[in-house]
Amino acid sequence: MKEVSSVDVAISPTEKFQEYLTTRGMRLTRERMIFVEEVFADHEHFDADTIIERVSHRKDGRSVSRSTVYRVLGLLEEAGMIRKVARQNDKDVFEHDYGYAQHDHFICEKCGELTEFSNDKIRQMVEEIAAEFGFRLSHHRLEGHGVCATCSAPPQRRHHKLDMI
Amino acid sequence: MKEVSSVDVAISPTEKFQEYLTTRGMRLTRERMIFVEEVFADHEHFDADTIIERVSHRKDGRSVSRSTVYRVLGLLEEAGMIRKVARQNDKDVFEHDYGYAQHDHFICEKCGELTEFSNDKIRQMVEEIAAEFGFRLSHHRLEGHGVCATCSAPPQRRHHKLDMI
DNA sequence: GTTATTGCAAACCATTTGCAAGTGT
DNA sequence: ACACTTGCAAATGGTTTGCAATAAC
Repeated sequence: MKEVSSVDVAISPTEKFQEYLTTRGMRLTRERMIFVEEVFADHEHFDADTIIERVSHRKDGRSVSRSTVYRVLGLLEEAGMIRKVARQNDKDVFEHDYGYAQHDHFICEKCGELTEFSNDKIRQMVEEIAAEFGFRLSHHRLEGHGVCATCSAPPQRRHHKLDMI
Repeated sequence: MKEVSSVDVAISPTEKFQEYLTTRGMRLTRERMIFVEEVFADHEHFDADTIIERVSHRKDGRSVSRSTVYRVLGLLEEAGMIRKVARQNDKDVFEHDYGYAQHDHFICEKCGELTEFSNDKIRQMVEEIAAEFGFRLSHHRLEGHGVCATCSAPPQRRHHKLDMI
């Protein structure tokens, strides 16, 4: 039902960022290119440490400092390419907001895991309610809080050979 | 199954907290009473500083220290009476989870106005999706972002941007 | 050549914690 | 009396920032 799908993007994240920087008189540095490359390498959620880790284990020896990572995270957020989606272990968690379809989350209160889902009926329903209020909806944000399947599962019980008899 | 949307509260927040404390062998101290009194004095969202401010301007001279405020915030959260809803200005923001029905918001990007609404179908739908994922839902948070009726109306009278805390 | 940007280390700041004194039951 | 609690101050840890060196345009 709810596979969150990626969306066709006309230009690459790097180009998109380039565009943003240029209109602000800012520069596309080597560090920023590396950073964007790593951040958009997959669609996973991430925090600052994840990226810091990745930009310091590059084969090409190039790296990006901790402070620059934080600074570029801010820029990408302002550029509307990523956004803070939650807090896990006292860290800000980000996700792509560029090249990724609208989706919602379940947030596990035990392990902090984020599960994505996407549902047209909900989107449609929010639109209808908005219309009733004369509210011009641009997007919504829905978080389901609770306990994920893994964390609410009973303690793992081993299969014993006797069980099969 | 726990009923998260129940509004009819038989006992006061303080009594409810008392109940929680007792079952854990903890004590209802003067500080905790003051704290609960302040926190449940209104329905607004709040952060630690808001409460610290309030418990230090009391007419009766009683006060609650910063550390105790943080400690009791944790207890009230564990007791299921409040919950973190967001992060604003690098601070955790809480709201009541006891005595008030589940509700959602439209948030106007122009004037900042919050329009509350409540819709059973959406809650039901989120529950269904949660069930599919084996996610044990306790509550959800839904924000509709866009422009409110007043602000999207022709320039007659306009809301002014409010500072939201 | 300018001017933005980087990296380092130090600063920040909300939140947490150790500990001795204080208090509820 | 016995634990549980408080308040203070110090610690924690993610994030930010000042500044001199460096790189983009």
